[in-house]
Amino acid sequence: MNALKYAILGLINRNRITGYDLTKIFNDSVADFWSAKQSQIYPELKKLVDAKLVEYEIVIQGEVLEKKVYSITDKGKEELNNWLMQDEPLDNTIKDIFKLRVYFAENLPQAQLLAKFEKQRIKCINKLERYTSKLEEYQHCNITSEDFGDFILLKGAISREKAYIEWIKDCVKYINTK
Amino acid sequence: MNALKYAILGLINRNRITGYDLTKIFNDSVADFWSAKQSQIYPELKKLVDAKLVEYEIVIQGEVLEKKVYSITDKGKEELNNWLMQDEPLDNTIKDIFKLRVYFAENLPQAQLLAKFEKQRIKCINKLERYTSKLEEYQHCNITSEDFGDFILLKGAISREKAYIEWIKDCVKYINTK
DNA sequence: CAGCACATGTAATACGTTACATGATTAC
DNA sequence: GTAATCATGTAACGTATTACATGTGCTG
Repeated sequence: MNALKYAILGLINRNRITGYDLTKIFNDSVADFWSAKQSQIYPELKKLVDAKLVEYEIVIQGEVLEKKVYSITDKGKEELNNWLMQDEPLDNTIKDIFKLRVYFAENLPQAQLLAKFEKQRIKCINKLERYTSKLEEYQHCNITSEDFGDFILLKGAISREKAYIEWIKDCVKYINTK
Repeated sequence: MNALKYAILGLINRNRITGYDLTKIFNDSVADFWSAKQSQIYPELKKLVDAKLVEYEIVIQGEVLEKKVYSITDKGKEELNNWLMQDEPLDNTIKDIFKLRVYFAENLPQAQLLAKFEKQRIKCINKLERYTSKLEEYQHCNITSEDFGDFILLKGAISREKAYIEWIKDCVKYINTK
């Protein structure tokens, strides 16, 4: 399947870009639904070049620093579009270490369990706040704008986070009414 | 970190169990928030035995078939409890292949994009229905009951699935009103 | 007696993280 | 001139999936 390959291909398709900048994107804007480290990105770029899906131009930064600016080839565009249209079964496991812990923490003292949920709630609220403040930048987006993808994905993240917070509230309620 | 280690330890702590039955649990009841294949489970069980966190008794099934029934040791209980109390930063990437695709599918023909969302919506609704019908079994749970963990985790899955479906509706709306 | 579920393992490969390694450029 | 950022790569290790490999027990 190799999703990373297509994630990189998709990003290069948007704009000519270096490996370094790809790395930043995987840590920043795209990080909510995909991520990758440098040590995965550089080898994957090499594979993409070998497969002639992307090509690069060496650009001199300053006096001597060589950077490779990647761009997509026609073959790359074709393969990206094929992948975009593919359909897949839903992933039925979304690993969540907090959920794993509370699953086993059932017979913990009630106060400790509540404290655990409260800590998690705070974290989620902070995350939600970061998302909502980021959303303000996208207020006037529409489908043709370049940022439509970013916009709806941010919406998705907010929706998910809110649901998680509601779930935590529910859990606390269940624990308390016992 | 080795979450699998503690997932297995936690399950063995609940009940004496074989590797085979652990495998089933990771594919069934626990699958929504954690999973593992047989090929991870058996080696992990061996490590747990070596670390004296679990021990096993050989039980004869039928005439000759030997099965290993694992149970947790005191040392195992201690290590499990330590782990349960540990705190961790939120995982900021929840990989989602559908989201990755729609992120790049922005400049796809509108009809195809809508079809993609509709397909996903159907899948999510089916999943949600499986969850809700499963929930009926747990209607009268309370914190002391053995199934409290299963109950709240199922609640979490339902909450997440509903949010996802709402998000899809939102996206469709945004695409259409453009 | 056939087919499915029970039962336990290993091998090869793929995917992901942490750490190592090096050097240039820019902004203060 | 020094610290942060830009820039590219590799090595070692940890985690996860697919496939291989084998045999017993139970139900119809």
